[in-house]
Amino acid sequence: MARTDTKKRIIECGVRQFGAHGYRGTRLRELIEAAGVNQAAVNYHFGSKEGLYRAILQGYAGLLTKRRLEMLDAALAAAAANGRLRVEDVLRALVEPFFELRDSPGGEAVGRFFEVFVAERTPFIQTLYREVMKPTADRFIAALERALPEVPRDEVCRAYAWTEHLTTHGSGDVIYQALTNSTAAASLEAVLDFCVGGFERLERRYGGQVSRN
Amino acid sequence: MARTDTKKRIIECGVRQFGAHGYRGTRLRELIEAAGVNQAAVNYHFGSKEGLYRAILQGYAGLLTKRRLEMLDAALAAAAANGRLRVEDVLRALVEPFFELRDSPGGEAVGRFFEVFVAERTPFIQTLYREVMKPTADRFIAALERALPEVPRDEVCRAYAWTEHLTTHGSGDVIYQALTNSTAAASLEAVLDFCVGGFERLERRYGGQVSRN
DNA sequence: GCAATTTTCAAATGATTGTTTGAAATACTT
DNA sequence: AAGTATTTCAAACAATCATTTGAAAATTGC
Repeated sequence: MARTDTKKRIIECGVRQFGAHGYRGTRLRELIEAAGVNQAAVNYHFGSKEGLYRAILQGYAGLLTKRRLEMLDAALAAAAANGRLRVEDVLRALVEPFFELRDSPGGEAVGRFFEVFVAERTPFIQTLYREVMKPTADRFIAALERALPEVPRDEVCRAYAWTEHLTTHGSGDVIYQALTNSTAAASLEAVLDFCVGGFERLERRYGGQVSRN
Repeated sequence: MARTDTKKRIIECGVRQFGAHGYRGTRLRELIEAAGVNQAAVNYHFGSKEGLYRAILQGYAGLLTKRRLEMLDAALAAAAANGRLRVEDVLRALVEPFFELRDSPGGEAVGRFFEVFVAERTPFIQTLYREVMKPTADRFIAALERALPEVPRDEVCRAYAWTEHLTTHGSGDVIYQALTNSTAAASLEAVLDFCVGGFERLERRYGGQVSRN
């Protein structure tokens, strides 16, 4: 092993490059130059560009989903102990870990990586989402269905998708940037508030009582 | 003029291709083959790939923003006549025209085109949004600020961006598709409800009374 | 310290991309 | 109908991209 940190350097630069330009827009040559490694290093260590992307996603998604499920289980346990399950607690378990990750040292680039990840459309990314993210999403959907028994499953799925989307999507999108000339990230409370509000309306529409906090 | 519909055919196939694969992912060769025109036709009629994309966006965005501003002006006029401006009316003026367009004959592809448009990240798309969409967005922001005088401008911008995003983004995103194996588009009411709910929470947070309908 | 394995390196490969070219065909003008 | 302008066409161009190659270097195991 000439240098033990080659893989790590590729991953670190990969997060930044994929987060800045997306999967398709990322040029391996640029990534390689930024990382200061050889042309062939990516293919040697990760097999292919897809392999590198998969490795990066799996790594950080692991951290994210672990924390998310911890918080979800805590919310479910609390609900089992003292009454009903609040939508806000479920949503917080979804949203907060992302902000924890993003606000941790070096997490900004990771945040942007996820941001761009959920905006991609290639079949490869689609497959990857199903593999890596969907199992956790399914658990959240189940919890939300329990909290909102009167709301049709499809509506719950949609509102969940929007919440996860707005969470990870942050403020990197074309619209907010164009309006404010800012890339400032949204706050945890802003996202949570907006989405809880959305779920409240859903609940109201289908006749359930609102789970206010 | 050998064939008067060459431009039209290119545009029609362009909407579909860009909507399916995004700007970067669209291969001019594929587009050309689908349209049944010659290799050089795109560059001859539109100058470049960017020129084609710009032409398509400008065309459909024109239809969209015209209708949006009509509805916004109607809401403002109604508010001037009979009291206060309701957030829901402003948001409806933003959301409904998109659904009108998408549900019109051949509009499905246009909907997907916009969907992918707002998810793109290249500087070119960023510029295009500023040119084509931002003037209208600014008018909506101004109206929302008037309806929500106690909410900081930045929060209004963010909530607006989320609303426009969820509207155009529809259900094409990775998350919803993975959860439901469906590409079924969200309904107007679902989007509007969710976003009005989000704005309600915003209003409540900053101490304003809620503009319920 | 020697052999085997792993990692690095510079260069080349093969495929794909948007775009250009110059001639042929078609439409328009008078 | 002749001449001009416009549009189409097949082919090639030039640039970019991920990936492969095979030898050199470094590390590890014994």
